[in-house]
Amino acid sequence: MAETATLTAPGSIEEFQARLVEISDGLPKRLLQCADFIGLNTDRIAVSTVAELSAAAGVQPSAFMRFCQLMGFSGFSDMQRMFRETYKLRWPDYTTRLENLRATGSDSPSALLAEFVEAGRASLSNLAASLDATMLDRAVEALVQAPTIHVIGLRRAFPIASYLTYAFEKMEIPAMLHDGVGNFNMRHALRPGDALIAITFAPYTQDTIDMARYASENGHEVVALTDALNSPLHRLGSIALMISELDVGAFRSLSASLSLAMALAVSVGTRRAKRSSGTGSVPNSA
Amino acid sequence: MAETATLTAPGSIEEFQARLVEISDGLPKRLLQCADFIGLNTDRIAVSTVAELSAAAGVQPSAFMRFCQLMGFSGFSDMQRMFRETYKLRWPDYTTRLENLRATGSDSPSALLAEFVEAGRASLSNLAASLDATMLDRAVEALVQAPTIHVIGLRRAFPIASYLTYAFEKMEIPAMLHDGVGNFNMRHALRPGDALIAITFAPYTQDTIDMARYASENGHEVVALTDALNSPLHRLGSIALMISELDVGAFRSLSASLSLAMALAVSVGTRRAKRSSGTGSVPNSA
DNA sequence: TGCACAATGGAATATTTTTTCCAAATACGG
DNA sequence: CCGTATTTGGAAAAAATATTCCATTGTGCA
Repeated sequence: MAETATLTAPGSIEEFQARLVEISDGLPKRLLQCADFIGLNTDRIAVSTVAELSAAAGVQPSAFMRFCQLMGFSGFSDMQRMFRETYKLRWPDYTTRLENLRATGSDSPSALLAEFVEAGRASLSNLAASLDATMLDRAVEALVQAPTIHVIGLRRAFPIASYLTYAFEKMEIPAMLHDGVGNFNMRHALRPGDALIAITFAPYTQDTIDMARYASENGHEVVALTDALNSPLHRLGSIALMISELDVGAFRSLSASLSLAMALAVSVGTRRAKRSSGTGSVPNSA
Repeated sequence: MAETATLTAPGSIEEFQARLVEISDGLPKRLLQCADFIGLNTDRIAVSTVAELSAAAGVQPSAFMRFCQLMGFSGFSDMQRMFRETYKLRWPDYTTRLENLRATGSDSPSALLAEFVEAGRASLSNLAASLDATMLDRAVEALVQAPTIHVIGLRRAFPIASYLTYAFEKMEIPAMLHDGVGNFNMRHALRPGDALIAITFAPYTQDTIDMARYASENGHEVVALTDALNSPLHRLGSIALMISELDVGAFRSLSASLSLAMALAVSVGTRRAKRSSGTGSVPNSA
């Protein structure tokens, strides 16, 4: 056995990869099989057993064991632990940090600000890591077709709805914000072909759900910005974009929701501009 | 125990979530703890042991076991198997995902989303690093004193103004949003002692500036959320909170502004609740 | 208050998974 | 072609993990 005794086991995926190339040189056949297989299937380590991995690599468990030790770990469990931990750090870490911030007790404005900042950052990371790109494409597609885009989002979803509407107006896209001024119900403004963007988070606002249902039942495309699988908007056969946003006390950071909303709006704007003969209507500064 | 024996175990994460809400109704304490914890930490199932999960949920392993069976699985291993199988799809971490989103073509919806996410994160980091804590304290102090808090923010600042107003309403703080409905100018609603929060970013909205000047000249405290030292709001002797927010194309990520606004609102809420005899009006969930 | 039933905790057991060990196979230099 | 050193396979031991079982606690109802 090549005596490249390493004192320190890799502590991160980067270090792991580095060590992998480092040892891959002049390895006996079976060990090389392990190295090659793991190089291509690093992600499976966290969720597999030695038996599974060694079988998939075409070697005996004991050979795989030796491979782990060559990598600098005490054994397979040791190696797996590293992968499981880095995996878990992804999202829970933020929750922990938030808890720590909270634990430091102070309700000073600066401390609160730190909490909101942290919640926002976490929500954005999570959005990037979890959003279904296909759904987003479908949503854009549906909205590009619509003569007029209707937007509804009340209470805490209202900032998102209003910013969306602002963006559409900026891009000269026909849009209508159903804000409930004067308690008029403007559902009949939905003309054939029009689409609706409905935004609501738990606890869901009844008026928004009603509007979405009405639109759906009358054959309009409904794009839903919502927070969970059990959201009522899901059951309407709408194109649902899910956002799990952290909150601080009673208030939700809207960072992720707004980012998604803006990406949606600008995408729709770009596509529509392209469609209509190329007279761009996407402003470059405002 | 409710005897909702399910013949089929969930075969996908969607089905799993659906079943989770389905059974969550009227569950005994410990089982509910499990359900709640898993609802929030579904992603950990694939890489944890029963011991770890049950400890994190604050229950005994055996209780967790019963939970798995309630979910329709034969046991924990059975449940874990499902998650491990679907695991590969969720592997990429935040950075990788972001790169992937970006790589899919520069004006694709996903690429745009990636840009908004990054702009948001950068803005938040910047805010945390650069905000003047003393100013924030002064702003809170000024607002705590005011009988009624008036809020104005038009066009792209409107989402912030409306979320602020929503927050004040939630916390039962007298507040008024000057949203310009019907083009009424409600400046005379400012009563002695009232304070104004004025929000505007370059290019500054004239109506907002006018309102701020009026308030200032009539002896009201003005808290300004704005973007630069040369903002017209600065010259009014207002308490200015500066936020430099990045934008994507024509649209500004509002993440930092909203976080600051919320920190401000909640701080004011907390302080007012304390002042008024301790009958807290800061909701803990909404 | 006492009874019946559901829920719970914790230890005992069963199962799976990891790890070690050694004999057999293979490669390599003389 | 032989002897030595290295690598390999497989099975047996050790450890970790899941699962079951049952005594105890709690709860709702008469």
